[in-house]
Amino acid sequence: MLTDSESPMSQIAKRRTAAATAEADSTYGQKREEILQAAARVFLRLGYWATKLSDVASEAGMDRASLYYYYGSKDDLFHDLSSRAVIGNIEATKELAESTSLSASEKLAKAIEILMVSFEANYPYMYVLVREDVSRWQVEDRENNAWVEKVHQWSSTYVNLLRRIINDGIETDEFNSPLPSGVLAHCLIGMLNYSYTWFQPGGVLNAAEIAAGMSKVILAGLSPERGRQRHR
Amino acid sequence: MLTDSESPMSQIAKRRTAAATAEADSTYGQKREEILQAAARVFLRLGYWATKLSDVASEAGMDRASLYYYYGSKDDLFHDLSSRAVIGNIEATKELAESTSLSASEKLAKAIEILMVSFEANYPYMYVLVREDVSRWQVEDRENNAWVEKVHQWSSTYVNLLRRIINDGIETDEFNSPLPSGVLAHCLIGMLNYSYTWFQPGGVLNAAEIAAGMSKVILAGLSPERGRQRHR
DNA sequence: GTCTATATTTGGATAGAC
DNA sequence: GTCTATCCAAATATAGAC
Repeated sequence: MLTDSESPMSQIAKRRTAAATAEADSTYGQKREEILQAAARVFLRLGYWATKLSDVASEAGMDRASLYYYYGSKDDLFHDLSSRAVIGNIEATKELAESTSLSASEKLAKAIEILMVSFEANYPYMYVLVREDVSRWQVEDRENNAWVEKVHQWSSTYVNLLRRIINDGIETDEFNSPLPSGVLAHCLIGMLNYSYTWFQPGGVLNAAEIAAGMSKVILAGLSPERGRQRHR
Repeated sequence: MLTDSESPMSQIAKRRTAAATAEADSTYGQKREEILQAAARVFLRLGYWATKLSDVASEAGMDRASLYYYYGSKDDLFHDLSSRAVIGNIEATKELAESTSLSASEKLAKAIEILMVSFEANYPYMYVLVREDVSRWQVEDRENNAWVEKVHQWSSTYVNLLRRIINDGIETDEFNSPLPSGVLAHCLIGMLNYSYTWFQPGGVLNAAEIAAGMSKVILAGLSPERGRQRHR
């Protein structure tokens, strides 16, 4: 999937890298950004596999071939696009999980908010990645593909952060979960990630409001106040 | 995607339909079933787009070309496979939603159970469909493609059934939701559907146990017993 | 019924003119 | 910088021999 870095550079590749280094932030960068946003819209609508570069080109209002002056490949676009927001989310959630000043409930509510708000603020970048379930891709040239591995890392790192918050709450008897923390974490992530099928910025409710509602239901559901038995 | 039904039949197509009508349930049907199961495993592992017929062929232990004696196309396989379980679920959930003898809580818990258990019992057929998010496919030959439309129907029908159950509960003050019923329904569906990323039959917990845990959290979360404000 | 060999199509990527 | 005209690889589907 990735271009072999050892093969000799094609002409267009040379011109591309030349242009990139030459006018780092000028019109070239702007055009790249426009293309990236166009690509994001198409990827979100059709998904990675069904998206053809001709779709991206027409969305960006240019010829298919011209894309290659800005991006080296379909994957090049997709990688740029998908890593855009993820890293920030993981950092923020990690900080949260490690905090000692917040209760587990506060942490969980905040984690939910971070993700939903990020879906909104970085729309549709995060969704493009979430939708593809990339961590399951089986790539031929895996040697090149540090990228799939990276996505896999992101994914499991995030699950573990949520588990940690949940476990915190269970240990302090703040939560009473009928499910193992791993399963519960996956349930939450499903609820959040699957919002790519229905959430759009600018709707009746914004991301923060939706996140608040989700948190209310989940936290009330995990509250030990009523005598439900703990997970064995 | 679908073979144009008006184009003249190819040789292999004639032989296929002949074999199908001739020995309806004999070895031919068995072989078709074997192939279908093999395909299901591969589709689940790789997803529709990344799955090549050569993958299916080797999983089924036969040559790629031989598949065409049993199935006319990749889509043919996929359609058969994905519609297998869905219809039953919708019927069961519809019956549930229309029931007058059950409380909204009982309905919701049962609906969750129906879906999870179906994921398990029909594994991996349901997941294959869920994973693809087919309702978003944009197909060229849409005139032919009653199928995509059908999937879209299934999806929205199911959402509406869940909404109906939730609304029932809100009206009778059995539920107190901080979110509109539509959003809440999507949250539940996300939690359930996304289980294709982590649930496997034969694990520590079975589907019914997981469903029970989910229901506990959700129902406790929606319970009006503690004074939380209703959705405005 | 199965497989070899091949036709066909699609879509990513390039060269090179302008 | 952009586009026309290709090239090329991959993968679906078919013909036809056995």
